[in-house]
Amino acid sequence: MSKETAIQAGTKNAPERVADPVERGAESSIATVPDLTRNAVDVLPEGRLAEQLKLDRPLRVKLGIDPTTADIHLGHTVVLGKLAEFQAAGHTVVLIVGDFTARVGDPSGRSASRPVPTPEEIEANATTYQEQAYKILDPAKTEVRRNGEWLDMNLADLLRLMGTTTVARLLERDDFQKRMAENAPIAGHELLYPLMQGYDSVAIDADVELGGTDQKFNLLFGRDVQSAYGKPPQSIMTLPILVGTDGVQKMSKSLGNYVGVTDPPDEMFGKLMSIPDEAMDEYFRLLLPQVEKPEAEPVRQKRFLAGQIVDRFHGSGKGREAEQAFDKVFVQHAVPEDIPEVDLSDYLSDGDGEVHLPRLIAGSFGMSTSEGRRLLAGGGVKLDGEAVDAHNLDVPAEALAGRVLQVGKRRFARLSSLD
RNA sequence: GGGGGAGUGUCCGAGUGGUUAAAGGAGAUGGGCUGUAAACCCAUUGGCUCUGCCUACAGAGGUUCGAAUCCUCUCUCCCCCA
Repeated sequence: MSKETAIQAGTKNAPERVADPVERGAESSIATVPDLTRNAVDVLPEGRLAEQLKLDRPLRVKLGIDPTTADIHLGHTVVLGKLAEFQAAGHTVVLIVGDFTARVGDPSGRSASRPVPTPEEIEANATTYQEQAYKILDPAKTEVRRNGEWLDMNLADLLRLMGTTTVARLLERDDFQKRMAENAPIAGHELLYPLMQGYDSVAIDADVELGGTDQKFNLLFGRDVQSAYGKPPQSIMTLPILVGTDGVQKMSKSLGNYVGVTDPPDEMFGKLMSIPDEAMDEYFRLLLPQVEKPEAEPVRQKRFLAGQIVDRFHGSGKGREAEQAFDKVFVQHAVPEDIPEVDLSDYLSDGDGEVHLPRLIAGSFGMSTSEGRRLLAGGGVKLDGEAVDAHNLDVPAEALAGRVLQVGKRRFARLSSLD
């Protein structure tokens, strides 16, 4: 989306935003305060949000996202879900796509500067990100803006922005304190991050800004920036950071412990089944606020959780299907329905009509032949469910044609028949 | 501008001339057990045409029979002083 269309989209939506709360009436807005703060960790300053909700106008509720990765995962949906609640209460969500802030990289929770994505990556990510966010948000009540619109400023404007604070204030944040203690580098431009994010709030007249608990500093900092520009400071709300499927670290793509909202149903179900029992309560509370955790044995509860979440992102009934597919593979140890087919002829050694198994495994599952060899030696490779004898690395193609090659519990490939 | 310190495999981290593809740990993967949970046990964890070969300790040269370990230059990072 270009700058122009982004602005138009916002303008076009304006009448709907205004109409909603008028119909709802002031009392209902006040009544929604406890709901809106549910699961929140910090709602600051104390009592400010309640006052704002009495204003009887749609609040402009901001969320900034940096398109540094393409996919939204369940961790992001905690905050997005909260935004959706604001929308349901008649407020406007302003989604800031941080095409400019992505060039800096949010220092929050980072022990090192992060690599800067290329403009092309940022652009591609921004597009998919927005699409995926609409799985949760109501597009009609969402205003999407790129912060490059206003952050691509001249030096005079930047100097004014920087003059609104002090270096000491910028260094106060925990992340920087830690890095300094560890003698880790802090890049100069990282200092600017909170200023840039704060200026976003100035530019879009934010009333409320949401974020994860790791965003607390940035969110509060935005209030000061707004004040410096003569705007009423926003209130802030932080929400818990969802733990990843390992149950230990926060969910993140780079840690590989995430469940993407666009993950196929079977995969989503499987990943959710692998979370530790201790993480279940949190998953129920943060991801399915409207659903009761059933009284049952842990496996049942987890199956229910996984099914509900699949339903939420793929449509009602998909959770049940995913559960059936799951049972088929992991309980009945059957071969799943859709598995990739591998063309055996690609692996025929010249002349003798034999196939070098390590190479076949490597090619079929994207690993090195050495790794394939090791798996073979470790008894992790099966053909039609039977463990493969590791002594014969070269096997006649006829012995493989049409059979199902399996590595571990969950990687399958169907071998083509010979023509 | 001056002085000091550091760059080792996915990550952390030993190793200061000779069985070092590189201790140990984490993570990951495979096997056992199981609820694709946890815990626990075992194995593997650079690549390959694999009883061997190749490539590796920031990069490039050099010394040596032999270097991650010594020397030179380069790059990157951190700290202190100014």
